[in-house]
Amino acid sequence: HKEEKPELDPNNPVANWIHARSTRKKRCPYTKYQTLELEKEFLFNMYLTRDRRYEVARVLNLTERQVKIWFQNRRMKMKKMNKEKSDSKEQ
Amino acid sequence: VMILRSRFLDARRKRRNFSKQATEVLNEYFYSHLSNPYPSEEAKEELAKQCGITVSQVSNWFGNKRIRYKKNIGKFQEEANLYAMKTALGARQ
DNA sequence: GAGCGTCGTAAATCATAGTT
DNA sequence: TAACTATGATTTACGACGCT
Repeated sequence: HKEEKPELDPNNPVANWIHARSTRKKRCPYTKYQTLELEKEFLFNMYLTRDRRYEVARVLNLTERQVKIWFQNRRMKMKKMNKEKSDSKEQ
Repeated sequence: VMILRSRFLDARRKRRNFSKQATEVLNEYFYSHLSNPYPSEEAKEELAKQCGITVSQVSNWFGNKRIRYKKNIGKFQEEANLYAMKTALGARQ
């Protein structure tokens, strides 16, 4: 038996939707504790100082990069929530 | 206790499936732009209006559709043919 | 010019609606 | 009505690009 999977090529549109990095880290859901602590920190201030980032990362056993990105995503989430709130208010 | 509470507050997720007509409109766009199914912000707004849903919901729908289509093209073949035919017939008149 | 910002997205996962 | 599946929403992780 040979291959069967690929099915790519000529008329496979998916091939053109570039994106997708092979070196990307697999998504790893954070624990309840980690999320709760991150939320508390976010409540304290939406933007991290370098020192706070280091501390939060150390305490929660995450990398500084993960903490940085979590805050970026959290700010986007807040923005989206605010938008929904104002959109529903008008009409 | 905290854990149960946070789970409880997760009552945000109240979902309803989109109407048949809305799904129809979204699928028509998706399959007629199969080589680049990434609607612009303006296109999303137009689709949202036609479907009676929000722009965010349109984005979610396309995100889900792209990944699920890519993950199993075979499963969507029939649907793809259906919309391709529909588009072809529509273009004739 | 290293570094953090937003924006749009992929992919995995979650929660539940819908089906068998 | 208990599984099981489909589907809409949310959560991690980046690339692209901006600003300072």
